[in-house]
Amino acid sequence: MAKIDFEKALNPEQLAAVTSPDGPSLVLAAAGTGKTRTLVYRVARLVERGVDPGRILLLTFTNRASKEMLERARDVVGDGVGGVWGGTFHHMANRILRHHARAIGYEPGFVILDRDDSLSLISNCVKECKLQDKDFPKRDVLMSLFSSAANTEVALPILIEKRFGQFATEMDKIVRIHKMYMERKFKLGSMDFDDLLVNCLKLFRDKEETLGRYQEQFQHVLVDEYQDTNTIQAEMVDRLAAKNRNILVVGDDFQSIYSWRGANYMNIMSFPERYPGANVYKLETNYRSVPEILNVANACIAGNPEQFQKTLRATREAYKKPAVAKLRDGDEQARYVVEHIRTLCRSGYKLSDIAVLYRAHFHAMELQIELTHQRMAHVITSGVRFFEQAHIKDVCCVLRLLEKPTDEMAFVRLMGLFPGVGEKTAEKLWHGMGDHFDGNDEVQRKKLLETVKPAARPGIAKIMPIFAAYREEELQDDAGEVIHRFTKEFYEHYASETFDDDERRLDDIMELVLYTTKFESTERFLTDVALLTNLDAEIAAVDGTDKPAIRLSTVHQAKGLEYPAVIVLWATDGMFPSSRSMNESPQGEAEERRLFYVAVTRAKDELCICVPEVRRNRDGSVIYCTPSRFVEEIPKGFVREVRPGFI
DNA sequence: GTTTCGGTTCTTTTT
DNA sequence: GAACCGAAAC
Repeated sequence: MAKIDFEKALNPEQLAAVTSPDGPSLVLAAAGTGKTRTLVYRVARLVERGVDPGRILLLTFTNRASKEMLERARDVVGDGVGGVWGGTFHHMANRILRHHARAIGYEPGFVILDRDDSLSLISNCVKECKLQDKDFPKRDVLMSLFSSAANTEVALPILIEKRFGQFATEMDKIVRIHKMYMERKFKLGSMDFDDLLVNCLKLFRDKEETLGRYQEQFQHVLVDEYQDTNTIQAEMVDRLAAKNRNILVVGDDFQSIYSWRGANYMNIMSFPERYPGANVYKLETNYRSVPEILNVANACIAGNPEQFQKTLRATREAYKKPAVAKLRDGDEQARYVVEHIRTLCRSGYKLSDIAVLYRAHFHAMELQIELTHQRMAHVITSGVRFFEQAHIKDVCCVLRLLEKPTDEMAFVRLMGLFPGVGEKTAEKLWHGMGDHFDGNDEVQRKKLLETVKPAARPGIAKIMPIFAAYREEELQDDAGEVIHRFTKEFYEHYASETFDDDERRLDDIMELVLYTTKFESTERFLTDVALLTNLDAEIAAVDGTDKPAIRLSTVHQAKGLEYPAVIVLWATDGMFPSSRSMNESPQGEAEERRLFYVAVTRAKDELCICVPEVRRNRDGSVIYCTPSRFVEEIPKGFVREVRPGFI
């Protein structure tokens, strides 16, 4: 392997960070300054210096980021990087907990509850306590309270008192539900997303010898997007690195946009104090955007004076000022965006060079309709994740049950698919079967068929052979075949009667079948799938088959990405910044401003910010919108105003 | 007692 | 579009 020429590949700022000596290092990397490149070359550097790749831990915020970094590192140093532990915090926690579940009282086969599972479990608790009055907090609210408590390590009553005073009167009941939810989860042998982190940290705190083993294993710990770590994640990393102290974290406090999930950018601000003598590097040379875009970015972040001040230094040549388009309403905005995209394409941009970003999914509603109408190819990184869609979860139930006969949630969901069976009937069936259903057991299969209502019997009879075949035909490690049979025998018909878009859903299922081939076992498939998001699946599943299309995405999901042309929708007060987050916490505005900064800094050449004047309600009434304060803050000379004047 | 269906309401951000 | 509610249907 040729020696890597670090001096040639990196600028002096990046080179300093990449060649940082052992010990703690903090890299403050502003947007577009080659943060990923720096991490990639840091990994390459370590491997080149003879560090065993299996002893490097690279923690990232998304699976996508992890995949990208490891691929790029492979291009630089070769296949040696294969052994690097890379992934999200949740992934690492999952992987570790599968080995040590017993040490903290769980079975290694624990199930991961996704958002829907957690919500329905909470609903059950609320119903059982007969607390579903109108003024009792809804399950979504309860879940975010519980999640907040878990991720910030604040006891629920204190959290309610301090940050959710509006629920103070219901405090005791909320605490009761919470306790019940925790017990239920545990009894089901399951963990929600937060439990993965909480329990992994618990393991590190309580089991010294286990922690010691991982401290020994991970000679070097690298963390990406460090500004978005929460208290638990920061402590996990601190503990892992406590022995070798070879920790390098990369982040940008300007891009901290996850505080609502417990992220605390004090983690990055206080890093130098927690690690005295840490080397601190700043990356401020921006390679991504034209100077006009950087002017706008610098101007808008200046509204947050309390942050670490950094200035983006441009390297690209002057091009043209970003546009602010004043539109009448959402419909005109949609037509204008389509028109603008056509113009961009005429001047040489491809559809895949263009991204439309917005604060919340529903902001893109009119545009979605218009794009479909105009037959313009577009991809939405949608709000519903691939693996959380009803049809995907439905077909996975069979596998869940086969792998874990005590998975009550899977059983109830599966039975609910058959006519005449709802939640109550399914639960009764479950208890009747002795709180477990082993599809490999012929006696159990017969019993189920006999107890079930006549209406459901033919359907269930059709799928029983699949359960039987699991062991008999050795389908244990062929998740795809099980799903395929289930679909052919039953789900195809069910879908055609239940959904009006059944064809699309069946296509999804076929894609899922293909996707299962990536996993060596059904167990691995099921546990990994729970931690995959849409984006990750999309990229992993259909590599290469993507047609050129415009990308529609929330700003959150566009984090870490860049596009030659970016269009921002609904830059009006109340929409972006979102009135909700402005009301929710005093720091709301600062975080919204950082979010706006993230949106602006995704653009390389072309940036267009849309500002509609009115919002229409369903009933036809209109709300007048003030342009976003973030747009008003930009000095007038930095942008050019456009008024398309459609009819 | 349950399920199903039709009407109504409101949409933040995600591992 | 999906979650919730109430009323009809089984």
